[in-house]
Amino acid sequence: MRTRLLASKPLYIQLREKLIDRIASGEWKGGDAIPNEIELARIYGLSSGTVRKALNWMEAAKLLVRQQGRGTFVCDRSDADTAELYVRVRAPDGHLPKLRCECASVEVAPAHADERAILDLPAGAEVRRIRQTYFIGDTPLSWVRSTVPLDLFPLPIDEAKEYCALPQLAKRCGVILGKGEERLRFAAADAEAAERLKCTPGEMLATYERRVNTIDGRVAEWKRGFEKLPEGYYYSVPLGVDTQSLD
Amino acid sequence: MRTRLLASKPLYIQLREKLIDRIASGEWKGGDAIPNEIELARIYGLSSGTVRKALNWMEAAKLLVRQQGRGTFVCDRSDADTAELYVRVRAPDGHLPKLRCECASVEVAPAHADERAILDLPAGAEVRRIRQTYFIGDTPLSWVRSTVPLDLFPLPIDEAKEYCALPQLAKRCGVILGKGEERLRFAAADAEAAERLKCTPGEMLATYERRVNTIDGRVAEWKRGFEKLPEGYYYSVPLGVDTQSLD
DNA sequence: AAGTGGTCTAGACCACGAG
DNA sequence: TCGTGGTCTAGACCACTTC
Repeated sequence: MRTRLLASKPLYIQLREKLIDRIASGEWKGGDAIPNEIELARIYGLSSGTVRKALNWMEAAKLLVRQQGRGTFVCDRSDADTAELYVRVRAPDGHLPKLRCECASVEVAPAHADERAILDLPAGAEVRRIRQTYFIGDTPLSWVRSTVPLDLFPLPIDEAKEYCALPQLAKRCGVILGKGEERLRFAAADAEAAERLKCTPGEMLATYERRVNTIDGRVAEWKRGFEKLPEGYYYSVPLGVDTQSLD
Repeated sequence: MRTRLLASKPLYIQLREKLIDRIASGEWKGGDAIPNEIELARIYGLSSGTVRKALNWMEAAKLLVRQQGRGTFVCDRSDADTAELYVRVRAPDGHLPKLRCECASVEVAPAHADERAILDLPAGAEVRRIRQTYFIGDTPLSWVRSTVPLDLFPLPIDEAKEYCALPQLAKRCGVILGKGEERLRFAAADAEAAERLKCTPGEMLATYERRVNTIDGRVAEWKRGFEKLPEGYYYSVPLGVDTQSLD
């Protein structure tokens, strides 16, 4: 009967966008149980099959966890499991190292041409630029410059300094992160990197350029810098297709 | 009616395993159209919903491509699109570079203790060990040692020399590759690597250790070696969850 | 026992591609 | 026009968790 596909998008996509909004807005927080399938179907006037399709997608996207017999729960998008997806450095034991961050500078300014191109921003858009050093304990790990669109993360500068890790910042600002890419290579440290990372200028370090998108396809962050891995640390790079997470 | 879940596995998993077998065995080759949903449902005595669930999983796993109005087609698991998933090196233009391989040695032998542990093999199992150099044009890129379980890839040594890239070898032997992990770091070149890669011993190079599983969870390859990226080349590391491939 | 998600069915109808 | 996959429905029944 009711097949008003006139809104052009499939109903299961419209539904998941509504549910994502309810998570992004903070109405549903990490750990909360959401209404069951039948209830959601009644609320939104859909069949349970359509609801299920939306929920399964959100589970694969790590926005929800479903447990037979218990219910459907919202994932905390700033916990270690999520952060792990956006930081590839691993300690010798295979775990994500505990990182500490020192913010060297924060500024808000109109985006440069390169920033507008990479972040896909219109002329006149503003960005926030942060320079920061990450530490493992007291050992400097990396020295990076990060640029984010101000409209996605509209925080006062003082508060922005507090959020060094992107997943935390995104949670604070109601942004859901999606896919990203990190381009990793080796290069000689420049003078500034050498000073920050306590090494000699010209020493070969890892260097990366990273872009992370929001779940709806905007570019949320452009970050680049040098990284000096401690002995035994490595980058964990996934290969192939992860078919475990798809049933 | 017919709910013999007694075989313990859900029907859609049983079905996809049967379909994967028909691809792995070579019955269905890359580019072939497979029977449509309704036909598969009739053949296997299932509802079309169950068939669809199996096919959608296989599409997400990049075993099939489905096109509305045309049909369902088998992916070539040795083409560039697939190889891209198992090699992270990219040329400055963002594309997978064309690699050439020279095989330095091949041997078949009982697995050492470390190989049995990593490849998850029983005592007495045999492996094939290959040492090879990869080139981009005439420039040496990497020097690696690879170990594979012989029972997965039972080729005579002469033929084994011909298959340097894992996706090609897997296709030849009816093995479907799944997920893997590459551990990447920097280290000083040892004497052998320096000779093969035409650099000085002690020079800092990338070094990696890579494991790739089959789609049903066996370990298909353990590979490790040194890599010297040409200027402008980089490693492309995926971040976050790819939600594009899930509808 | 009650409530949840997981599996499976048997359809209807729509959108797309090819002849 | 026909055949394909894509969307959506309205159930039945099973497996698991909790009380």
